[in-house]
Amino acid sequence: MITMTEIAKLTHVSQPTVSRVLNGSMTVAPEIRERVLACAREHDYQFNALAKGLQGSKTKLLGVLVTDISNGFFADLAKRIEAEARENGYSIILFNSDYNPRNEQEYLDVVRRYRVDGVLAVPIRETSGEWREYVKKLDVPVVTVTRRAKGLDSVYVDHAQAGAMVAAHLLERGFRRFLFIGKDYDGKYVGFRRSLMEIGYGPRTANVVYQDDVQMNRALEDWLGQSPERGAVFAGNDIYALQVLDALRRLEVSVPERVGVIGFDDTSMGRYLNPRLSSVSQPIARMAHEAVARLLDRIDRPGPREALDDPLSASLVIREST
Amino acid sequence: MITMTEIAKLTHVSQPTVSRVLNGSMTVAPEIRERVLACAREHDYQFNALAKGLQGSKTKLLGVLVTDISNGFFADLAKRIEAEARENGYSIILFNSDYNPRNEQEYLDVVRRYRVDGVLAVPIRETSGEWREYVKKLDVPVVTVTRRAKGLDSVYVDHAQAGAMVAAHLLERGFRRFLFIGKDYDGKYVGFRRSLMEIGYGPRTANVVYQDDVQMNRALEDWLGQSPERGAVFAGNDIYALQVLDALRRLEVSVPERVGVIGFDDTSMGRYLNPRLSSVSQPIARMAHEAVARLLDRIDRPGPREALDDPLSASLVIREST
DNA sequence: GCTCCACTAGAATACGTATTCTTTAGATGC
DNA sequence: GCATCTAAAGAATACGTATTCTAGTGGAGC
Repeated sequence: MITMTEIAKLTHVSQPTVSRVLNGSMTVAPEIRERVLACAREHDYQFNALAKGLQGSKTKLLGVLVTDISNGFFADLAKRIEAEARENGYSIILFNSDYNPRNEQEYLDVVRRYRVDGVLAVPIRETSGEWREYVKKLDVPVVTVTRRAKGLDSVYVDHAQAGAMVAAHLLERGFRRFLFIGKDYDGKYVGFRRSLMEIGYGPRTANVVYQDDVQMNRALEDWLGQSPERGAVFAGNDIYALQVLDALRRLEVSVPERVGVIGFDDTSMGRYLNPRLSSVSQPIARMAHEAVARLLDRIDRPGPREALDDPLSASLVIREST
Repeated sequence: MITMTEIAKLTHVSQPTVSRVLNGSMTVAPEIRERVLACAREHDYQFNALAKGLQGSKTKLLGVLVTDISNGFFADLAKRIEAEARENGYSIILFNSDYNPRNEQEYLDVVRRYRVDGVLAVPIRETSGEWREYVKKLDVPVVTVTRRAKGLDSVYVDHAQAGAMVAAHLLERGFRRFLFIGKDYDGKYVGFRRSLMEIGYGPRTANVVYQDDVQMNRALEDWLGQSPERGAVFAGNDIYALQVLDALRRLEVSVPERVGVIGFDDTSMGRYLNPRLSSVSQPIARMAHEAVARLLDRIDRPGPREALDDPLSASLVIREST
């Protein structure tokens, strides 16, 4: 791998001159510029980003922290972020916390080690004050995506509002009792329940924290047995929804006649399921775009600025299952 | 962000001594070691990986190139790779080629820029001689995953064999005409067809290159109309299979009585579909493990060695759809 | 009491780049 | 024809680390 110094020797100029040519400075004689460029091309020169990052302060690296990249939603998000970053000349270091705070913590060290220019993070819990403390100590700009983190720039959809939308939709479709299934890492359930309470259906709402499908099935059966009235299940993500659909089929409960089902994230499979799955769609591309834009802005123009806290709104994709 | 030199000043020793302490060299007096360690801890020292990478030759970075991270299969693979890498003290730079050769090409520059220690790649086409040429010029160890690349270390499942397994299974279940739907980036179809040919069913096999669902639906209808005989569809991945199931439902074709369907990758949704989807399962965790192990071996003990070319075998997951 | 060795820690250097400072040569002004 | 200014390119330096080389100090051996 050829270096500037070597090119300098080959073309009988000094290394700084090579640097100037390769960085497009105009203060160098045309003939020399040509000679150097030709030599660089011939030897397929590629600058050493480590050296560049060491000397200047830009590494052109972005850290991306995600809870679970194998989750289709985050995979999609990561893809969009990677594309946006690349368009702006950045490469990304990916990290998967696997919902383990130890990993998340460990990642901050990686971020510091590589002098990453900025970080896009999906923190495990939005309220983890401890994590936020560590992040603040970092002198690297951080934008949280998908979850809100007070005091940090955050790009996220308003889960509470989404939950409320779901509630309104289900009521409008004539469902009268409700079951929420999910990990409550976010405000979906809060908004959902609050909205139902306001209209008087609060007491008829159950909440189940998903552990595994056996436990979920049992909870579902319990809930079904409690009343013959028409009800709906709000699943925290499309995978749970799929499992619910499967369980209902086995129990020979008709969807959406007797029980409605709605998912979250609007995974691509939803349009092909039987019945086609209603779901809440998050504007992934827009989130990725805004998050990266904000981060790059923080990088390019440092200095204190009010934290971004502009919740996007989700949209309902209504299909057969409700 | 504190540096060794600063710690050296604070503790009244030289920078090399700090380096020795922090790297666990034993040739330093206990009291000094204590002083330095305490100071480092107090100021939350984190080494500069760029400087380290510049001076020594190890960056502890691995490049990971993937065709489409939003595809559940690759997302899963990336997750496993990231975990394996992390366990060994490496971080990964992720790149998504999006099936675009230009991007793939561009990534090699990134790889060189950051002086990555090694690369795990899912090339777009296994046979792209051009890409292999570029890779060879790189003096970085590369292991291809999922696809075979002659002359490079490759960890992959034998798609031809998997295709043959599928053929045997479908025949055994009494299907007598066949339709393959997929991008033929790999040997699934080749093995499938060859296997059918050997038994005399070759002429009764159709092949459709997937473009979009409209085109696929038309192809499917054509194929159905050609004969009333019992047949099966072999889909290149589970998403295609899901779309096929949906189309068949709309056409009121019963599965698996009239038409069987089998997918590829054994995505987690398969167990919950209606009917539950048969599929071909690739040993993702094992692939990730072997690929990373091989790559680290190449990094730790350089020098020419015979290219790894040890195809793993896929396994059949038989469910209701066949 | 002198020599030699082992051990410890500092000095010097290299990695590849960008930048600041300095020199040189050529051009301009009078 | 001389002083001054401008442009171009080289010299020196810094970034943070690891390593190699060197110097000093104390103890062991005779």
